[in-house]
Amino acid sequence: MDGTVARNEQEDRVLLEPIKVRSLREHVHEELRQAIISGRLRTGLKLNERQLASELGTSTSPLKEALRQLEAEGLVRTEPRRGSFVTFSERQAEEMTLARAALESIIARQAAKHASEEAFDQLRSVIEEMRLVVEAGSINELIGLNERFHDAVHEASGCDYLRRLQNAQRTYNHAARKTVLSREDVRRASFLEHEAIMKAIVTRNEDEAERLMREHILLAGKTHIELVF
Amino acid sequence: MDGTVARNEQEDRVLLEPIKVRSLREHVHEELRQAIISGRLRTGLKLNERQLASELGTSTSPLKEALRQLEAEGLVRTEPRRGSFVTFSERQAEEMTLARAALESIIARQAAKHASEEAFDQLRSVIEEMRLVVEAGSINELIGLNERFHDAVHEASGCDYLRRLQNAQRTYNHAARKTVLSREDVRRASFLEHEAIMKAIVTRNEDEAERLMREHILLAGKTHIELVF
DNA sequence: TGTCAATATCTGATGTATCAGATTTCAGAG
DNA sequence: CTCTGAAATCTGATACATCAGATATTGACA
Repeated sequence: MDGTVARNEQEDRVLLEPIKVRSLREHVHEELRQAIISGRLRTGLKLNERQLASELGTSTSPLKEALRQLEAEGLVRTEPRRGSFVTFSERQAEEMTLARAALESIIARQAAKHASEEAFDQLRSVIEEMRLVVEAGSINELIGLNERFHDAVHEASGCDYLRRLQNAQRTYNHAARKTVLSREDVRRASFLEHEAIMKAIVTRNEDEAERLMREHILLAGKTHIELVF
Repeated sequence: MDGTVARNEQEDRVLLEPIKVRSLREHVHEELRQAIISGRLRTGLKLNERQLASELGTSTSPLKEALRQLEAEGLVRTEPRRGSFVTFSERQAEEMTLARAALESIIARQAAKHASEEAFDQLRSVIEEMRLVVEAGSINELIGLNERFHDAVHEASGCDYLRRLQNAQRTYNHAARKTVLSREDVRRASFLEHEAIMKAIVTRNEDEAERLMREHILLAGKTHIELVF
């Protein structure tokens, strides 16, 4: 009996995504993050809580919580009794790339070390999809696959905490991908890099997986910064 | 005229530390972080906002903001309309070490690459103090020097964003140091590692600085987890 | 006895009032 | 004209009230 129930639950998971409530705070957080990374809110700008709250149509409570998250993510600096200020610059974008390279490459190593066969299959199948889309698909599809690939590596690594650290950068990564993958030569090169990373992981070559992932991220970061700044 | 004013302001900075106000929120944040890392608040525990607020003698507002920070740091998981839960385990401690190793080693590389001569002097002088204290000083002094060393590396790297990411882990690092440095053999070995890192940085040997820092952190992390869990 | 639904209650989410530190303004003394 | 300091004002910090979703309880019905 128990087995059946568990089975059913698992099958439901495939059909029904767990309901996720997005609180007002999360929306505010996302909105501000986007605005900072895209440059709508310039570095150094003072964020007036009341003004922002009224612009976004909320009260200051969710806004303050969102500011604390941004602060922990390093996009905002807060001085008590003085206010919060936007902190984002070319320099910081560079450092975000370094951080991402450092973390993703460690995650890739863990994936090569610990991943299950099912996780390997996931990786392989994403790469196969990519192979097709890189030739004939839209850029948005490719961006989606790109994110699925990195998610699959994360999943394979089993590193929940590291994943969460990475997640803080998700918006920036997304913005970077969008810019970088707009170039055809980058799309092709990027695919080959992904493929090589996948191969290193499924052959459990930890050193290689780490090294390739790191180079992949650093290269993408460099390209992005060149294109944007 | 302008020049003179700027000059004066800069000189003031040397004499007077800027006053830092610690808001209630920061106290709450620090308190909760400490409690989670030390194990007083167990993994999985549901954090009742009102109860915690009244225990700490505050209202729920600063508490909620502190929870958002902890969430971004990965010590707390929040499900909308359900509540916040403590997330900290041996597995997570391991991953925190991995993250720290990844970030600190990148910072060490940047330090070797970019640091000024003054920054080198700072590093050398900390190491010289350590050399004395490791033989004849108290453990607390050594912990202090340890932190000053890593701060000096951070300072030398010029990586503000990466520093801030690291800072989120500061409390955990402190706790780990306290445990690890309680052993004499570790104190001696650790000093030699620090010295080697310093030498790699001041000779601008980037690869070596990165590698040594990484090994240093991973070793310390392993020791800590063995001693605690 | 087990199921289900109505209800009570708990608790996070949000809004708003108020407090207090920081900044700005401006008048008066030197 | 410059400097000082008091008052006005701005704005972040905090407390508290209220709303609404989630959970627990209970009692009726099959």
